[in-house]
Parts: sequence; structure tokens; C-alpha cells
Amino acid sequence: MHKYLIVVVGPTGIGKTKVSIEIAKHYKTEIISADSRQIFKELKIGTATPSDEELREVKHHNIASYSIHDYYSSWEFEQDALQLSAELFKTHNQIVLTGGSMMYIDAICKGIDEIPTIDPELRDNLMKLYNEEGIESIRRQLKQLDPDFYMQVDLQNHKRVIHAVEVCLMTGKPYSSLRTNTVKKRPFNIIRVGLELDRDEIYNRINLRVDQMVEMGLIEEAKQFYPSKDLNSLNTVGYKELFAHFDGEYDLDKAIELIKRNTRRYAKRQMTWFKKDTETQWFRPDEITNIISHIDSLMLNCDS
RNA sequence: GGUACCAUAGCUCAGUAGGUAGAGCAAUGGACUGAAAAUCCAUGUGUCCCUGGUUCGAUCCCAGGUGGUACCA
Repeated sequence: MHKYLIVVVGPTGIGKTKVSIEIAKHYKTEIISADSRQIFKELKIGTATPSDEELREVKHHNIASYSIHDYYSSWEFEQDALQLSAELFKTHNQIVLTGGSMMYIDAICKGIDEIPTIDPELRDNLMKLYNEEGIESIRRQLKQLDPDFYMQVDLQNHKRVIHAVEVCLMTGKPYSSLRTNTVKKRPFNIIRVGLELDRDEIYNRINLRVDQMVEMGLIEEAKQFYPSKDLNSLNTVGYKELFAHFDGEYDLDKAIELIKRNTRRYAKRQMTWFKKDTETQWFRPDEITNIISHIDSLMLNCDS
């Protein structure tokens, strides 16, 4: 009997939680979340973390397991998720992986290259340089340290340029030499299920969900973390707009409008990313039966 | 019922001394290998309300309609 990782992807707000619970219940298994913000225990309302009831229905992993003050990235996620899946596959043939964090999904399905974690001081220094002198000085460094990558990177994107430079400085090697461009072998099969709806429907759901978050106390939740607003973990839709509102940049209605807009844009980016994968089979979130039979037929094919 | 004003992009509006049009917001397409709910790039989508008239040519001028708003009855 083979092992299967059932990966459920789709834009934010489309109903991944519900569908993945149904799938997990059907196969009597557990869920690994691939969500870069639900992983923080402090963030509940603004990240639409599954409710206590939902968490009781099916065991979820990688939800509320770190603090917003911890350093966490897709590398840590790859490690965590692989270890977890190995553990779960001892007693299950299927595991459900669900989440909207595109790079986290890739980290477990394809793997990411081994690169050392960047010394925070080094990153701060480069960031300072960027803020003081602009992107040009960072670009110059990259051109010298890794001319190959300089040619392919988006030179307007300071995060990419800075990251390449910090990797070069950290390892003493060109960043491009560490990029293997390979997909890592995994000890399990991957079945990809995508959830989709008409754009209008997704956007309506998002707008509605934001209003519900506000009713549930999103503003109070954000207020609580205002002192830590510069943390990367809080550079998050739903919080950053409220922080700006607390700073007096605009009124509350405007903040809520921006949360809706930025969530919509996030959903669009997710769709662009997920649509690229040609192996994903797409369903409406209410087609549970079809989804299960699709998974069953893929497994049957593989096992025979 | 009368008078006035308005009707242009999804929304709010600008504009054309007559040569089929442009801002803001919203939106759309895309990139993505350790910050990824992050970060970055590109893009104007239009029966200029309808029907006639004048004109080489009308979104613009004229007439009539339709819809809206305000005021007067």
C-alpha cells in the first residue's frame, strides 16, 4: 500500500478548511496545515484559523505552534512538515495537507534548496544600506558577488536582491550556485486537489468574511499586537491595515476596505500560482463526493 | 404637470473651440527557491443614454424621447 499526501489548495476564503476536514474524516486521518500565518498561536481571528470545533473534529498540525516572535520560514516548514508526515505515515496511508501559503506547499511537495539561515545582523545591515542608499548599492554588490543571478533576478524587487546578496555573503559562494533547480524525492505520492469558484463568488466570500472578522473582534486582536507591529509575522493582511489606522493614517472604514482589497489581491496571486501546476485537478468546494472519488481513482491507479 | 440641471470605463468624475476620449479608485495579467497573507512587474477594459437633424465628419451643436436629481406647482 502506497502513502499519499493529499494536497488541498485554493485561494483564501474559498473553504479549504471545510473540504479538508471532510477528506480527512473520510480517510480517518489528520491534517497538516500549510499556512504561514495560522502557524502563529497569537493570530486567530485575522488569519481565519479553524474554529475550536473544527479543530476537535479532525486533528490539525502546524496550527498555533509558534509565537509571532519566533523566526519561521518555508525552510522550517519543510522540516516540520516532513518530520510530521513521516510520523503520521506510520499509522496512516493518507494525510491531508491544506493551506494557502504557496511557497510552503512547494516546500513540502518539491523541496527547497539548502541555504543557511541568514544572520539577522547581516540582514539588518543590508536593510539599512537599502534604506539609506537605495537599491542601487545592493545591486552593485550582487553584480560583483553573483553576476549570473544578477542577470536573472528581478532587479526592482529589493527583497530578492537583498536575499541573494546576504546568501552570497553568508556562504562565500554565489547564490546561483546553491540553486539546484531540482525537485526533491519524497517517500510518498502527492495528489493535488484545487478549489475554485467564479471570481465574483470568491470576492463576495472574502468581503463577507472580513466583516465577520471585524464582528468577532479583529480590531481588538490587532490592538493587542500593535506594540509589535514591525514583526514580520505581523506584516499580514488584516493587521497591517489596522496598524496604519491606529497610526492615524486613515479611518476605520478605510482600513476595513483595504483589508478586503488586499485579501482579494492575495487570493488573485494564489490563483496565479496554483493554476501553474498542471497536475492539480480543480473542483468547486461543494463537490466533496467528486473530490473523494477522484482521489480514490488516483490511488487505485497507483496501487495496481 | 412646469422649469432647471445631469446622463462618458465597474465607481466617482474630467474632457473634446466638432476629427470616436482620460484621471483617481476598483479591476485584470504575470513573476516568485529560506521574510511569501511578503515583495515586485505590466495593463485602460468604453454603443461617450436612445432616435433623428445640421455637417465631409457628432460623444460634443439642434430637436424629440428615456432615465435621474433639484426646485416650483
